[in-house]
Amino acid sequence: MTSHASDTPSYRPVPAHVDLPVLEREILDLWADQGTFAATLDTPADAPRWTFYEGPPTANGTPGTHHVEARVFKDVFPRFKTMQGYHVDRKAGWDCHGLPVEIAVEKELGFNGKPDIEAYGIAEFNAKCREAVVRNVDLFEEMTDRMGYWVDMEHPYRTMEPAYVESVWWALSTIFKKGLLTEDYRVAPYCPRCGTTLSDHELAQGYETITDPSVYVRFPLTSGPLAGRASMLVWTTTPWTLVSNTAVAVNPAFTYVLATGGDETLLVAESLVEKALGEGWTTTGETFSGAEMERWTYQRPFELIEFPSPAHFVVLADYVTADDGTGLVHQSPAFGADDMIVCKGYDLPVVNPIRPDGHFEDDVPLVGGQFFKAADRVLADDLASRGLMFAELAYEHAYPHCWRCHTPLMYYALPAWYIRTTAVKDRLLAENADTNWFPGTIKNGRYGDWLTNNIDWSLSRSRYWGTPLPIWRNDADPSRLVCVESLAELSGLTGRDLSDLDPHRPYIDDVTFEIEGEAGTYRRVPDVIDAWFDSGSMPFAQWGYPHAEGSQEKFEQAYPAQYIAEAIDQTRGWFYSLMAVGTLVFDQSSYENVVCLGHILAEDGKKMSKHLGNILLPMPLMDEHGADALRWFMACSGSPWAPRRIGNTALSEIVRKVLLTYWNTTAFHVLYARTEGWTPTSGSVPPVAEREVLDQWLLSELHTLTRDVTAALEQFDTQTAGTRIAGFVDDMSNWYVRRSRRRFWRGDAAAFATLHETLDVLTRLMAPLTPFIAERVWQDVIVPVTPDAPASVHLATWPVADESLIVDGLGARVDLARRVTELGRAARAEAKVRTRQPLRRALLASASFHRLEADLRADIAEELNVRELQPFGEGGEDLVEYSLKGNFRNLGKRFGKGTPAVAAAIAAHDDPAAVAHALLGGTTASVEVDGRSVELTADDVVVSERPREGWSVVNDQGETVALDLELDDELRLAGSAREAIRVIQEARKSSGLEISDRIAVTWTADGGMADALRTHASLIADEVLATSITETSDASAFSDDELGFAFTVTKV
RNA sequence: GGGCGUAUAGCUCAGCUUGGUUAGAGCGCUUCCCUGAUAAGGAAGAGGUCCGAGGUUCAAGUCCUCGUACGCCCA
Repeated sequence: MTSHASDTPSYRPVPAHVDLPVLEREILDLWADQGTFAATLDTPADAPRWTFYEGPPTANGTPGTHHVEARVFKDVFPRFKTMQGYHVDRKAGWDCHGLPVEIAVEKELGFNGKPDIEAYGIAEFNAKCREAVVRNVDLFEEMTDRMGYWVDMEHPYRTMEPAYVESVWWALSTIFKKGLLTEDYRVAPYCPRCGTTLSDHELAQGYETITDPSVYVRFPLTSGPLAGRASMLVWTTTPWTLVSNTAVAVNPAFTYVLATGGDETLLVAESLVEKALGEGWTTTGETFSGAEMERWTYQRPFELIEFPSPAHFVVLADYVTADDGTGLVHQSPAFGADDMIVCKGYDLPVVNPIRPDGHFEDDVPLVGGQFFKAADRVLADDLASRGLMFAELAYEHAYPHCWRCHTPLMYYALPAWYIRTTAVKDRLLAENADTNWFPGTIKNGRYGDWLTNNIDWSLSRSRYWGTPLPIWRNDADPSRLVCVESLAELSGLTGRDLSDLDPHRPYIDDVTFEIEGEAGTYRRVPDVIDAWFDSGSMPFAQWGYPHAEGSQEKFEQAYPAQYIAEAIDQTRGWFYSLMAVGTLVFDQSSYENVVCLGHILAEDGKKMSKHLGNILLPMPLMDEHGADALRWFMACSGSPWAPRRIGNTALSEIVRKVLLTYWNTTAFHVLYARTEGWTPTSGSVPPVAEREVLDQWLLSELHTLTRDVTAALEQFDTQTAGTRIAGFVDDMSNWYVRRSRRRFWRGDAAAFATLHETLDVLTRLMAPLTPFIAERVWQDVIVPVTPDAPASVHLATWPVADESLIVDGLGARVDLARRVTELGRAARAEAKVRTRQPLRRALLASASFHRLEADLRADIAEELNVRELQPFGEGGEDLVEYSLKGNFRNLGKRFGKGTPAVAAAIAAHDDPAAVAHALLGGTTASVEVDGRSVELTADDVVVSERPREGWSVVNDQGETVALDLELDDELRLAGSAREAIRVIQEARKSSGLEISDRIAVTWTADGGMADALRTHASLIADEVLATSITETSDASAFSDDELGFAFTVTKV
């Protein structure tokens, strides 16, 4: 601005109005130009490390607003820790493998299952998958960049890279060597459309509520005491499994009773008679224990398939409950895990009439070729037509579906590879005990329960696009297995250099080898693995550990992580797979602190979905409100642990209340500092102890804020941090600056210094949460006037609270002054006297008056525009009435049960004035309670003072303010002068004058206003920066009819 | 069926850990006020069976028990 700006430091101009999204784009350019992110990683060699792991998203979809949520938390704490002096690496990652990718590609190609893929060619199909997973990487990168998430996207880890796959192989081989990677034939949830089993955590995501037929079927007994005269009543919600009915299980400990409804007799568990049979049935008195019924034979419901060995008799099983059904449970071992265990115990055959694609074998009568679920209807009808159906009801329940394609799952017996996580369950529980969960309830609740009920990890997938299971099996002796840990090892086994081989299918499938001295050829088992194992391996696989050069060192520096964060749906997903893989491979979990976020909902409180049309996309939100506002919402609005609704209203409120208030304070400071030529080094700065009370207050609050925000962030509590910062910004703007404006106009060095110091600390405290606006302020307010200032706020050090500046009780006194001011304003409003009219005096409660130092009383007087502030009871006895109330918090401690009696005695005291005077004077008083005298101190009693006639009074919670409304001519003239000042100032503003421009004023007025202008001419001139103020007869440029006042303003 | 969570103003949410008299804030609405930083701020009005029922206590939105509704997770 000035000619010597280059050699004199000065603040950069800060415009009063700001377009935050534009500001943010400029800051992004600044960071790019200055390489700021890279600079934050350029820490001293001995800097302590703070490790964060990025949970990889899959980039085959487009980024949504919910992605912003986790990314905010992944950014805030690394920035915070960086400012605290830690080295915080942040390597981006992309999750590339898995069924979701395959499903999406299948959909694109119009495929409908595995045969289509195989016809198309695995190589071609996988090439499509590889393409799909990077398709939207640029959209993710754009969003990540725009929101200010600093993560290294130039060197991301990708789970499909050969080096990554090799790391995963190494982990699997390690687990294999421990004997924890095994093949087993088990019943598992299976998606017939995808042709694969699902892991438990996938299963968890796919429950849908559907209505199934719930059938009660008669199974006529053919041996035992009831042969030929009774039927067992068997309940199932999966009629399709009745085709392969193999046995009926009963609980040996239950009692089963015969019940008759007239023409037939049925056998059910005693406790379920009414529930299963309904009205009109009577028990015959004949009972059997479950144990007695073992091996009774019955007529199976369908004779559609052959059984290779005897079956169809009663078996015993402890798991049978009396919660539902009849207490007699149909068994079909191919389709139920419990059934499999029970039937194996009886050497029953495992008969499976359903193909892996979910359809009945074509040669099965009645239902041949039908999809398993679709067969329910036909089978139920057939049972009814043959008189076997006792009842059929619609049964609504949560049934597992494939979480991607929504096909109902079958429980299906298949060979599969498992990791025996149950063998390390105790270690997992111990590791979890040492993990900090935020919120804490997850640790022992949702996650702890899940670990406690841990079952083996179903690892293999009969699919195409995934990390191939690196197990080769000898085709002559299937018990001989080799689990390979790297391409190098494979090269050794085959005698060929395979180091450049794409380790994916189908290429890896073609690799076979023989081992000298053994018959047969080793061929890879065809499965790929659960993609969750990939992402759970990222702590080491991101570095290609242990094969890649330098990976061991990198890994050792960065394991375990101090911090990870994702949404709550990852509890059984990534949070589990990370902990499980770490514990299996290194006997140590890979993270210490985990933040678990609630989901983001649309403004209507529902999940965002295309279907509902309530999607809010992140880029438009940031273009409209700015990334800082969106970040603030995610971190600070409501509880991050709970589901939250996001919307434009919430974001614009953040902009107005927090960001712009902060910005305007900055603009105010810079405007006047520049006008006065003030900078922190331009003159001597008075020590804090010599500054005004309000300065001391602001700094005391600032350092309290620093202490609290630091403590909150150490606990990953962004909500508390945000609440405190927002409260401080409000205090700073709407009390400190509001009260101190005149000092800034006058160029008061103490005020400038106080606000500068405050903005410096506050800006650093806000930097992790709102990195853009904080950077702008840093560049404008700190960098230009601070020698050797860090080039970015994100390179600055985190503030440390100066406890010596925290003044005990000062905050409470200022709060009192503000409350008194508010009461005074209410009193004015009630009396309909506008604030510009000065009043002679205001009275306030004596206790309050004496608590406030002179500075604060002056603030109150000025805010209320009164000449004097006085306590009640001093000089104006007859003005005041007193009332007394017990202070229960104190009395309760002293008197316990006697509290109400004492309080009542206090309230009923016949001379409250005497008590009040005694207590306010620092002595004690006493009341009579049940004939005994009770001594009271000031802390035991709340004294209210209430003035009598002729005053405007408002009181609230023990505080009282009264205004003397009587006006004289002097006060009236002063009031008019102040009106004149206001309208002239408005005229200055609307004329576009700079705040420091000098003006000449000419005026015309009548009556009292003219008197006021004459009497207070110099005061008015001073306030409006007028060099002359002249009465004329025809001033008319501006006029105010109500005031009877017209004037001109000319810049001089 | 089990576990966890939530329930406070029309809406969004604090307050509950550590019980205390008259339960707060923001948004929205109405009427005023203040303002040479402000898209800000203040006052007043309207708006509450603090989900319900018991219990503990001198005193319960807060602690305990049981229940209801909703949500999530699991079976």
